Amino acid sequence: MTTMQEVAKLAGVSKATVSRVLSGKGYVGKAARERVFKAIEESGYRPNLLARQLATQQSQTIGLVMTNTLYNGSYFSELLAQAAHMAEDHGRQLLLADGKHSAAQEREAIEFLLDLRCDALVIYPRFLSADELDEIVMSHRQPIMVLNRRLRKNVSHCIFADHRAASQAAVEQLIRRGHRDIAFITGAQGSPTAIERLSGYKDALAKQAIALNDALIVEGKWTPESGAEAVTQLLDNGASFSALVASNDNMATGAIKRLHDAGFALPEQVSVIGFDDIPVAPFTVPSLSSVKVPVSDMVKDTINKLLFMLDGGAFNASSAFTGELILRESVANGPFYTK
Amino acid sequence: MTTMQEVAKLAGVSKATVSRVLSGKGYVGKAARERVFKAIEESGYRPNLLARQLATQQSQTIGLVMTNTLYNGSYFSELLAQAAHMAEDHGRQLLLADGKHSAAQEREAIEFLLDLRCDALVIYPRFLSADELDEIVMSHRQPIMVLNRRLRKNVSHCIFADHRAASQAAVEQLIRRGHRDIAFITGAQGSPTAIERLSGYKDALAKQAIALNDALIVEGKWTPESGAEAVTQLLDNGASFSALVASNDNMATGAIKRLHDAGFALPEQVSVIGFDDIPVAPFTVPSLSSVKVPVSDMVKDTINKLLFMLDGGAFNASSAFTGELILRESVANGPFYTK
DNA sequence: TTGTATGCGTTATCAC
DNA sequence: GTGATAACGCATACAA
Repeated sequence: MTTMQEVAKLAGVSKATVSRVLSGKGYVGKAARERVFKAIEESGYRPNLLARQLATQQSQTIGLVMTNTLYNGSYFSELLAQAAHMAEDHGRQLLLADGKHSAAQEREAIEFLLDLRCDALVIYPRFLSADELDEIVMSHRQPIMVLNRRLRKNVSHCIFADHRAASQAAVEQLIRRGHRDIAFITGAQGSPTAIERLSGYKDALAKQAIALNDALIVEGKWTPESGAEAVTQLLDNGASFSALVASNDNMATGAIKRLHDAGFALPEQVSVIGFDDIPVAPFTVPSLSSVKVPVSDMVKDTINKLLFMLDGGAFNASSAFTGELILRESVANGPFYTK
Repeated sequence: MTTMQEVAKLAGVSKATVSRVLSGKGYVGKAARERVFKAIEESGYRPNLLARQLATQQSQTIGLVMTNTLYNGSYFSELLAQAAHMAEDHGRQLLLADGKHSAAQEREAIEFLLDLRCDALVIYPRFLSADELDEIVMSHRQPIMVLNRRLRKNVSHCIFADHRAASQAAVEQLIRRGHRDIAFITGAQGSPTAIERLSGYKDALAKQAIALNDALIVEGKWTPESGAEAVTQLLDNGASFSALVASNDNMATGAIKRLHDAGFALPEQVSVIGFDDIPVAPFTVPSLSSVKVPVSDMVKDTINKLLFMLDGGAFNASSAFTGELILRESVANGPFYTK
């Protein structure tokens, strides 16, 4: 690789001058500038970003940590696309690191990006606890924002959706329509989001004084297959229900398929609500209602905060986003989107 | 940030010794080693990867360039997850850069990763031509693999699916079943993959001596909405067809919805084939047949080649992958997967 | 076994 | 305007 030194020699100037024409800072004569450009052209010179970042102490880079188990589906696509757009708009590059399958590996990914001296970090955690994340946020000088997790200490460094409230609202919607026997398919075990959505379900029942029936709650794994399997389990157990809430649209899709195959009329006999609002749903399962998490807006807000912090700003409050309840089969409710 | 120098002072040794215990290379006494570890612990030292990479001239990093317009859907998820897994298995980090929306920006993203001194690159091109890519592959010492594009000169540096052959096979399948009037929805304009799939369609018709009817070909944009719109257009034009091939499953999904709403019985009145095999399809549109591109295997092969090259190996031949034709509504064909 | 010195490719602070 | 030269933080050949 041709270096700045070689370009300098070729142009008959010093490294310093080459550096000046490249950065545009400092005075440099026209003659010299042109010779440098010519030398760069001829040599096919490319700056070494490692050296530059080492010298300048900044990388113009934003890191994103996310577990590859979350790579599936439109949720991730939307998040990543939005993050990339934001970075692009501000002349920065987005660096993605894989959080893999454990808290230790998630921490490694974070440290990797930090060791690479990213200017700022976005963490979409899957394994690390709020306390561990709090500790990480505090022990680093780089601005760090945590997505989809409620921090205890650094409340201004996180942006999360209130999955619990959204879930509760969805279930209450069903109750208001007269449903009493509402089945629930949870997300994968250990997922904080899964826990929150289940809690919202329980909240709604409790609030409306409907007894909790454990036989109506069955565990899923976020996939369509597991959704179908969950319905099979419910039916095998002889459970009876007029409504079903699945913790995401993929599972809801699988569940609807199984219900349909079992001879149920949808949504007349069973109302189904999911979460995420996947793009194909309106075309494939029109009977499915869905609670959408405004992930794009969350990411936008997240990165804006980071950029603001990089400029020396500071925040005091955190934001909570609530999903927009989308009811396709009838009149849609007014979106209750909180920020 | 605490540096290696400070750790050295804390441990009462020289930088070199600290470096040795960290890298595990070279001799170092037990006493010194322990003091260094203690110093690292106490100071919370973290190595500066920029400095390390600059010194060692290698980053243990694999770059991936992809346009964010491709971020949507399961195809990208699968690709990225597989790439991340591969990188993980070989102790390397995957760095993703956004190719954005033009050839110039795609080139910028590539140069960014190169300037960052990634050890190797995977490019999933969207805008750059085969010739431009050939030139890029040749003018850099880092091993570069191009996915989903047929290079002319560096045939051993690309892995692609034969979209054209797969498309042709799918259409021939329909013809064999007696279909003569086969409608086709293309992908977004300018997409090489879209062009290939359309060519395969034409190939099949030509081979079976069926006249090409332009009224049966309508342009889509890869989305479910555009698929539905395409069907509307076909129906409005009074086109009559017993089979429909959409250039991806998303469009097929939208198309099926529209056909269903228009009163067609599926798949009895209209057989529909798509591409990609999206995960929810078997649950939502069981009447849809699909041609799957084995993107996971392609990525695996791609990265394996890169790793081999990093070890000084060389290849002479390129690989072509053909999608596996999945026919869900009846007996599945044997997979014809070529490598 | 350990320390010294030099290089990696930039940027930036000085003099000139 | 321009050119030495000192950082930046680490690795490593060579001495000791």
